[in-house]
Amino acid sequence: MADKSELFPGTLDMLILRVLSRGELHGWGITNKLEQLSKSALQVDEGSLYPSLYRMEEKGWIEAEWRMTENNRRAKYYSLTRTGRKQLEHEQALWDRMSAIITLVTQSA
Amino acid sequence: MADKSELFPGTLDMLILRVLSRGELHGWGITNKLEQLSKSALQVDEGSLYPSLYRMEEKGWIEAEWRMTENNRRAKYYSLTRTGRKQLEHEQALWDRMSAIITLVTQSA
DNA sequence: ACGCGTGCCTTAGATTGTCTAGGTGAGAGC
DNA sequence: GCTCTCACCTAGACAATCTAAGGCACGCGT
Repeated sequence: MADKSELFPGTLDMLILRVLSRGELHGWGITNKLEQLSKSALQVDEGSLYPSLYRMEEKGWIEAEWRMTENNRRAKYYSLTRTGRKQLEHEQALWDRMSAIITLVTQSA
Repeated sequence: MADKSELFPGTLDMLILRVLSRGELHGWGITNKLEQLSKSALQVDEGSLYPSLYRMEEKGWIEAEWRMTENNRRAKYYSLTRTGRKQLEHEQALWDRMSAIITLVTQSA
């Protein structure tokens, strides 16, 4: 319960999809990318990341392929499917809508 | 799983505290108020609302008192404690921070 | 040649918060 | 007296995250 990240449940999928939308990446790379993009504000836990990836693969939003990294290590590269791209749009819209509502309520209340 | 509310877990407490910050209200009244403030975009489930209220009462963020409503019905009026007010500030800050991060990531990714 | 740091993946449980879906009781209006 | 609405309560299912541990293999330093 530190004042670390504390991501809102449901937003991780969206962030991962978002990062993958610029190109394929392996799990560890996704973590790094998110940390970098958020200026170290986000530290995605591996115990959250991988289950999330499996869920999304099962749902067909992303697909995986084993390859070698530049460091010559085996890694599972994930990339967005067409369905995943739609899902990203959907989640993004939902997020926008919800955060607008929350802003509305917190400002008028 | 309709395209109804689908509140992000963790935000309900903040919204309730926020509504209570303008004055005491009973559970049912909180539901109405949130629905009204969000222009019907939020329909808070009673099965989420009451557990949330109990949690917060136990944590000392709010306190309850049985009274009569204008309609002559008994209702439990909740009001913010000093601790609750601080908690609201804290959660508000967290929300602002998190949504800024998400905006940052989704725009740069 | 060996150990160790690091890159990278995996997974079992606990925890937390929400939703589903039922129920209770009592005033008000017909 | 019947039904509608107000108003509260709760058990159980479910979903997503975190905790915490373990595993394998490359490459570097010595």
